[in-house]
Amino acid sequence: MSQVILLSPGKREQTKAANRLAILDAAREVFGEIGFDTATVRDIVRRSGLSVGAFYNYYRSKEEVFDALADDGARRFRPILQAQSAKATDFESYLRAAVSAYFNFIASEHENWVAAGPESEILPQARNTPEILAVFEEVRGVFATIMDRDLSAKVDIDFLAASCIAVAREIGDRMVERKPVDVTGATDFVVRLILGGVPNLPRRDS
Amino acid sequence: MSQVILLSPGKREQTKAANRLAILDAAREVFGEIGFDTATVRDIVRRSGLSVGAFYNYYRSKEEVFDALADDGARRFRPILQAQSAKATDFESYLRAAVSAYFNFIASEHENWVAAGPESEILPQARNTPEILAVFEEVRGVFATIMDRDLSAKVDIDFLAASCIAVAREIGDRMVERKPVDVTGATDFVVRLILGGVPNLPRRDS
Amino acid sequence: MSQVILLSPGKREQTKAANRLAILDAAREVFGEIGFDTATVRDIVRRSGLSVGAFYNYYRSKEEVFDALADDGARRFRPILQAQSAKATDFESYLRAAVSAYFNFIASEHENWVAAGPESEILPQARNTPEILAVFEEVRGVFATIMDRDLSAKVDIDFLAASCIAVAREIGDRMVERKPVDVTGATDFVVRLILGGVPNLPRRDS
Amino acid sequence: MSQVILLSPGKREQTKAANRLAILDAAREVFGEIGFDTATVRDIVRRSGLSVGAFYNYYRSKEEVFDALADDGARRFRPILQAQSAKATDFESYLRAAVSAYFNFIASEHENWVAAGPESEILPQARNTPEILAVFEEVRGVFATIMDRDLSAKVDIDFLAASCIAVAREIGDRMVERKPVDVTGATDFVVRLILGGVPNLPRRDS
DNA sequence: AATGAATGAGTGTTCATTCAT
DNA sequence: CATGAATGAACACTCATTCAT
Repeated sequence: MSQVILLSPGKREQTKAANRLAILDAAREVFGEIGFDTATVRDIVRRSGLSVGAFYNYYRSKEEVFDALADDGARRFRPILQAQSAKATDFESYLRAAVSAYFNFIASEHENWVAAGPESEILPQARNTPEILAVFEEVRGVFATIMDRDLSAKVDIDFLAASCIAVAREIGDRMVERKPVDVTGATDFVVRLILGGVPNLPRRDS
Repeated sequence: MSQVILLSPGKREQTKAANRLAILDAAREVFGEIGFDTATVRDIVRRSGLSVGAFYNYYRSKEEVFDALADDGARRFRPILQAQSAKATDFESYLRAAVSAYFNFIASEHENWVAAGPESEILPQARNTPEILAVFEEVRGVFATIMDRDLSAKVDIDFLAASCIAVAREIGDRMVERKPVDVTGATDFVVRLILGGVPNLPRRDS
Repeated sequence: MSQVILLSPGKREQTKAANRLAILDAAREVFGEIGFDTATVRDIVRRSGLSVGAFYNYYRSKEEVFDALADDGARRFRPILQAQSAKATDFESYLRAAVSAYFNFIASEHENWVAAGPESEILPQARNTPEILAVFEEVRGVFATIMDRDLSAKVDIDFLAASCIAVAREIGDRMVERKPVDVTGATDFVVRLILGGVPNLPRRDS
Repeated sequence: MSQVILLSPGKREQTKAANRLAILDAAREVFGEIGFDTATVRDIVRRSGLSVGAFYNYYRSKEEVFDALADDGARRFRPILQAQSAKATDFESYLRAAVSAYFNFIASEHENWVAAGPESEILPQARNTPEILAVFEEVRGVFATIMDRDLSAKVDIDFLAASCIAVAREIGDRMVERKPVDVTGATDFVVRLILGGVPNLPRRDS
């Protein structure tokens, strides 16, 4: 008893792309849920629905998927960030544009993660998804450039950029955990804190 | 024929304490460099100069060393933080006291890490040493309490506390990488940023 | 361009079955020679000619192989025993049928063991192969039932059943060591001893 | 602070003997409870109240204690068996004397084991205590001699001796598990079974 | 290309034995 | 001799990667 499977050529390319995506999606979920180190290739393979062999047809190692994920995330976020930033003229608008773009990005990305399942207690490292990390680098670069132009060497640009990233990252993480996700409010909080400190923060009620 | 047994009580206990410390130090370094998951017991053992068996004489598992590390760090930092915070009367002095205490703590701790060796390229997760993490929790609690009293429910306490931690963490990390380590300057930067935002930041000369 | 995949279903399955058997055989030999506790997975693996990983592809633990062995042995012996016993009408024929079935079983099984190798000095525990143990339980149950019916509560059924098993076990072990293996003679010895004691034993010539 | 311990010379020899015994006792219990393979030197040491080092002062390995245990048991049982057997004149009295001696021996030995604790579910191998094994060899030899004299070469001496040992061993094990332990009854059962088979067995009631 | 069984280096951990005190 | 910490070979088991089918 033998089995014959015929694959039309067009279908073939389609399958290849689909498999690549399936692996990437599965990896994103798994890494997000249990972290890169804990995750095994079998975990990814199992979730992707493919075979172990297929995995290695597309990626040479676990690390390579990790990197691909970072590239992928960065690739999608970069144009968004640049589009937003292009419109900005001064530091405040740059800041607001970047933070807003970042928050919108992670808000939409977050929905993918949630599909993970109910047990996804979201470990600490869960948010160090490679794409997120890549995004940070991107944002850091843009921030440094902008601040360097506007504020010149008068303030500690490196510290300031780092602080902005840190705050955005932290508030971003918390934002997506709150229901409903309030991108505008979070953006406002970050921008006001950076620009004017505690006294400048939005007040609730009178 | 009679027998005389002399037990010099100091020597043995001394070695034991030294070994405990050696394991803790080795673990701190290894965890710091390559992360808890990636680190193997053999890595720790190799660096400590002891044997695998010795490791298990002192700690029952890799997790137990991790916990010991966290406990240790928290135990040493907590009193420092509390002492500093006790003197503070308003939000600013609380903030400055806490940040200063934290920066002084990690500055002195940092010297231990540097012993790591030349290959210590210091990976991103390098600073997620358990003790640091524990310290963050401590600081977060203190911050929340203070801000709740001073600023009441008018601002988003959760976001603000998280932002303070994030900034302190980030700047702390960068501070110890700069030579010479400038605790006062870093503290000033953080406090001013939180209290008054970018316009309030210290300027370098005119 | 189209693709043809031929899956010859037999070959793979064949190898898998052969490997399962190889592990079982190796385990039977190793357990038989040095006992379950002393035997290591590597011992089994080494003898089976497979790799450690392959072992765990087929069985989840050393215990699982042990159980599989017991199940296997019991599964093969149970129908033989039952077939033989079904024909019996009184105690003597029951006894003879069971002992004969058991002796025939271990006589044929014994050939598998001999393949072990020259160093197989056959330690005392050598015959406590799980399947043998399982068989004993089976036989014990059958014996108890039969004796309870025929002899009612007049004799100590528990002691008697245990004695029968013990004798059959012991004589069975010795029988397979003698060349040539004499199943009929051994069966006769056991049945006569149980039914009539020493005076009833078969005499060698005058 | 230092400590001085004075040991009088007489005491010394006493201690040595006591330690040897303590190790032997502890080992007997531990082997009886969890088996030779599972038992660790530390288990024995812990129960003996001595130190690991002391253990190796008296015995060179775990195996050596095991052997010493066998020697010890055999040494204590041999004179008992010989005394009993010396009085016997024919096969029956020999048999009865030996079985009775053996049953009395294990009955008294059993009390030591029971002290083990409540969790001592008594594993299968628990009865393969080395001394028991050694005793079997002793008994086997005596039996062979006796039977050879009385029954000459007419019956299969080897099979018969083995059967007697097997029955005595099995019934002995079961005897000590029953409460109250009935040495006379068990002896009677074995002797009657061997001498006259099932029809010769003691009947309960009418 | 797809498959999934095979591989074996590597992991955390145990434990018989040694040896400085 | 007693002590108990030190040692490291060995164990059961995992998993990234390979390769015959």
